[in-house]
Amino acid sequence: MDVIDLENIIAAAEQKCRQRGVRFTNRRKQVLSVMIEADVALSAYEIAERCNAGGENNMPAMSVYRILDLLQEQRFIHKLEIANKYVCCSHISCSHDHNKSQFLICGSCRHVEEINLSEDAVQILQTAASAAGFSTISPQLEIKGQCKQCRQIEKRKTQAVTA
Amino acid sequence: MDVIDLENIIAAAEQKCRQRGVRFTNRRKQVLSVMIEADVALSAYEIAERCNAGGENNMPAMSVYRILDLLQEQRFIHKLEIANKYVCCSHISCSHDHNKSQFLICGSCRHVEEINLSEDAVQILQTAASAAGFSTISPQLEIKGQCKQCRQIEKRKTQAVTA
DNA sequence: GCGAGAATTGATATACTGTATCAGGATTCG
DNA sequence: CGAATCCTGATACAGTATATCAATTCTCGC
Repeated sequence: MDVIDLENIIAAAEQKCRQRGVRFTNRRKQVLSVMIEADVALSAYEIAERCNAGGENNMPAMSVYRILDLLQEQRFIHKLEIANKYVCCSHISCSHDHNKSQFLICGSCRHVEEINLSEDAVQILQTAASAAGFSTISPQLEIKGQCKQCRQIEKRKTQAVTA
Repeated sequence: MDVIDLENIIAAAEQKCRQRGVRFTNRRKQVLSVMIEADVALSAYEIAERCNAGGENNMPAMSVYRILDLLQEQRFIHKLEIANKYVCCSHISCSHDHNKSQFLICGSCRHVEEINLSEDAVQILQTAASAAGFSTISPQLEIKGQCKQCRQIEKRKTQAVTA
């Protein structure tokens, strides 16, 4: 993550908050910065750790949860419920509202990979959900699977057993 | 849930276990029965409670977790990771292996609804996952949305604010 | 600037979900 | 029967998250 990029995204978030009448406090900036700089999904407690990493700073985990709630409301971040982790939205600095991210989550090691489904595919899911009375289906789809690495490990185990 | 149905499903599970050389102990039968009789998704602790509801029975939550693991391995139940709850597989007594269940989960109240996606839709997800190196994508898709009731509540809140 | 009221944060407690570990009991199979 | 294995009970503990209330900070009208 480039420093310039980080600053640009933070500036965009700050402006959006101002427009919406939401305070963009230092605490909130700090949490969002940590998440932008992270290239992986983080748990709330990991975020707190990283906030506290550089010195006498004191970011209680409880504050992190509150701030995460707010950042979600502002659509700056997503919660991955399957992994109990949080990721930065990749479109904070975009003006349009197209956060159609999909996440593949490994059921074994909780590794997270972001993919892009076609509009058609998302539409199919939307339609099926509407039919069941579910209206605003989350555009951040979480799909549980098994990553390449865990598959390798499992294969080796099976071979060891049958050997 | 009809009593006859319950017994039939239990019998089917018992037979599958026998075929696979897996013990179908009283504890496991008890947990599975509770889940078959429940018409909603249950948490592990709720399952323990229901097991202990009728008298001096003692089903520790830790045993429930162990038994849930086994029942998942045997494909008798599914875990809904988004809701942290467990549901019975609707195909225990089927001979074929078509557990392609999809679940809609309300992000607000955790209400769970089961739906059926077309084979095509599931195929699209499979393909996208494979492209990202995820191989055995879970056939039990969990989709987060918002149920009708929670949408109503939110609408009323918004109206109250703008009024 | 000042003070009332609202929003934010700090701090503590507590609930919920799940794993680790080890001892004791039950089952299986030779 | 007896050894090995599987299952269960029991306790401890880790991780995730919410509830609550006091203290602080901020905003906005005066």
